[in-house]
Amino acid sequence: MPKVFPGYREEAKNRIIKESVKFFSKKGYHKTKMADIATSLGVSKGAIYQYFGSKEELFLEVIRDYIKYTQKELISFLDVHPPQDLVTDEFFDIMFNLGQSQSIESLTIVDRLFPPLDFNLAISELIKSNPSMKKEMTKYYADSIKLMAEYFEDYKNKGVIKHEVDTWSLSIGITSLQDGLMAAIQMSLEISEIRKAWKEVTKIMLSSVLVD
Amino acid sequence: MPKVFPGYREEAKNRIIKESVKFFSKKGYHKTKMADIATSLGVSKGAIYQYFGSKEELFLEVIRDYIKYTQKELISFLDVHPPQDLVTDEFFDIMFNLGQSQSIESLTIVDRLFPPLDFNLAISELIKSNPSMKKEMTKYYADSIKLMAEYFEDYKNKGVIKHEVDTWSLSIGITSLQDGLMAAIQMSLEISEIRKAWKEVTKIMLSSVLVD
Amino acid sequence: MPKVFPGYREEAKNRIIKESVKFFSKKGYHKTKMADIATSLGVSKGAIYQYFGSKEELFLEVIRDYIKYTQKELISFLDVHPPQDLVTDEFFDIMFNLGQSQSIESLTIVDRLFPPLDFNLAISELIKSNPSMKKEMTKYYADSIKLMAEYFEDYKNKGVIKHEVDTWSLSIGITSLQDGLMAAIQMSLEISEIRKAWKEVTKIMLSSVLVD
Amino acid sequence: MPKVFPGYREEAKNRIIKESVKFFSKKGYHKTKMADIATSLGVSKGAIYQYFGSKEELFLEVIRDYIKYTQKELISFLDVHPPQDLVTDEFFDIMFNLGQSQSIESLTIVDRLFPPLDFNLAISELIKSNPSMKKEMTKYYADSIKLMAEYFEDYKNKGVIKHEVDTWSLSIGITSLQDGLMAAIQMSLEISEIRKAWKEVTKIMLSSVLVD
DNA sequence: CATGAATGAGTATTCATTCAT
DNA sequence: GATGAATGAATACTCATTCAT
Repeated sequence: MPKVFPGYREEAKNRIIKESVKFFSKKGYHKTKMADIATSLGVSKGAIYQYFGSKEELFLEVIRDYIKYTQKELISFLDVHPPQDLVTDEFFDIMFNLGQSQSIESLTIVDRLFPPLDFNLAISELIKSNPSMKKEMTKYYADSIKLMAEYFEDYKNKGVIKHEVDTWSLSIGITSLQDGLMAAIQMSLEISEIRKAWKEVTKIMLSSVLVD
Repeated sequence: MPKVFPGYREEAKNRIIKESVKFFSKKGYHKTKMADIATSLGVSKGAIYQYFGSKEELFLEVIRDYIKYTQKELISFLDVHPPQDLVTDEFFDIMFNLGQSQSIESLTIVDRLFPPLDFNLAISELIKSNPSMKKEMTKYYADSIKLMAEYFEDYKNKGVIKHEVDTWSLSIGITSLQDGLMAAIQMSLEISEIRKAWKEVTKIMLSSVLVD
Repeated sequence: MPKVFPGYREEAKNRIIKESVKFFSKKGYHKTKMADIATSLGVSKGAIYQYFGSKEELFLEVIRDYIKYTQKELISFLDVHPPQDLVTDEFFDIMFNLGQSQSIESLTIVDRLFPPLDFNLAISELIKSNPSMKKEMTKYYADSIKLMAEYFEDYKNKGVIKHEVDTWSLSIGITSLQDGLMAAIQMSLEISEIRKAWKEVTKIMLSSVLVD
Repeated sequence: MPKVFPGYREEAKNRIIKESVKFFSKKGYHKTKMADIATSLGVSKGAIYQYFGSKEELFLEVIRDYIKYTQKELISFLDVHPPQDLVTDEFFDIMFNLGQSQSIESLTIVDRLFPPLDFNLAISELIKSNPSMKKEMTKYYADSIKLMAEYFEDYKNKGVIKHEVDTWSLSIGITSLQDGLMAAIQMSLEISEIRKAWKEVTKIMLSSVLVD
């Protein structure tokens, strides 16, 4: 096919990414075969290589896309919600890419636009041997911590959070709690239990952190 | 190496496990080659197969050993320490297998008996395709949650923890926080920052959870 | 590029050939990709296939063109020069497609119209599996030998070359010397050394071959 | 199989090299498949990779072996023969690895221990993209030139070769003549013709170069 | 028990070529 | 004529596992 239409390439890349994320999150990096993805897309392996130089590069793009999406959602949420709302279902769903909270339990995770791909888990191995990927992920991670720390700092200045609170540590704590709960999903803990734990723990934390 | 005497087999297995854990935690499961382990031990690949039926089985044993060791340390700690002590350096070091807290920053992680092998990360992929392994890990995970929940429950009965606290969720929260901070190590966050975050967050939580 | 006018096709083919020879001589047959040539020409791969049925055919045309060009130059030279002139710079430059002898050392070989493509080297592998190509090349090679042999024979009749000289062997010798020196270029021998060796050796040979 | 016997590894490598040279010289580098070699040896592909890290490395070893063998033969010859003997059948056979001169015409080239693998042809392409290989080959080439130049220089001092002869150029000339004739074999020229040309041309050259 | 040579199934990747637009 | 997306056959290479000695 010829010059199809402007932006076709971008769209094609996107289609591949969206398909790949399912496999990577469901089967992991190594168990996912390029052939699987290709077949599932109804194209040849070669077609994928037209858009991504290697399996690793494809995976990297998947991760980037996932990060971008998640971070964007996080930012929009924080933009209009005070810390008190961290304990809501809405925030929990954003964190775990669960979408509309009411129906989530009935969905197969991998069928969703972005399954809660625990990218920390998935990239752990690649990171160990790919310095540039490690650097990129590390930067993203640090950015996320900073983003939330600034959010807390902001509310400290507004007098919502107690002035003696170490917002940097708080940010690391919240982020780690989130990552750890993501791992709990892998460990087959019920999502309802996880959701409950999240709400309980953040409620406890907020009660100590918020003014009054 | 002596050849035959009672317990030789056990000892040999142990040597292999101790060597393997270094590779698995440093390079991950797939990047670790049986040949590497064998060479590093100064034996042949065949020798390892005399003790472990497969790479996967070896890995499983490594994980089991790791879990056993970590859980034992956790139990001993909880056995004699009240919840207030969760905020101490000693507990942090046990959790992350960091050993003597005073000198830890100067040690290369992988040189330690048990590097903070984030088994959650390491097994994530294998778990996805190995049902029996998944079951075993899931059980261990649930046991850990339960262990700590009972500990909290116990202190609730002693009147140390407020009676309205959901100890099950608290346990999930503490465990997830720990797992998430483990991931933060992979993300190159400074151990000193992680330690500080841990202490800060647990302090906050405890202040809400403990009576008075 | 104009699209349609008489001779356009020929011109287009020519442009492709001229671009291809650079790649084939610089990178060899296998390392040269159709995509490289297309990109370098600023056209699509498909465009090349409009003029050449396959990569091999293109290569064949490149070789033919190269041969034709070189042989033509050789013939014009021999047409007006006696054997004594074989030792001149001019002849050396023709042989190695070096063009203007005075400035050659400062030119990048591949930037020239015809880089000294050692076609013996370049086609060696293809020849082994392509009978028709082998036949064609073999014919060309034999023709070249014959051409020069007749030239020597002619001068033998003119009394310039001693009558006992085996002109056929002499022709093979001169041709082989040329091919071998071409290989020496590949082996990074300095062109100045090669030029000197050529002049020295032909001088020696001529002194024995020429009458007086 | 276990520690078979001392030196087994060396012997195995050698077997592989001897088998590979047949394929590389008969079919060229790219047309030769690892599977072909393995099958021909009656082993698995994996077995070859136990001894050679890659196809390219195997090829490199083949070339090295060839060079070592050829250069050794050349040295022994030059060691005991004066320049006059360059015109003999014996030298021709050594140069082209033709072995016993009497029976050579009846042998299939590739069945011989060392077919006249024209390594200049075979490595030409690889050399273009493998700098370390290029360096090694270039060094070998330069060494060969030097070796012969010193030989001529030696005989110049002995008063056998005229003192005005440029022995360096002479060495380049002889070597190139040899390489060019090797190419002539590829071009299907009769070995008898090539042999005749060699003898004729060297005779001519020597008559000018030798004292008297 | 130990060795390490051999196996072979498994896969990412390349690239000349085609053809719908 | 030109484009470039898609194809798919072809192959080098890996490495856990086996087993003869």
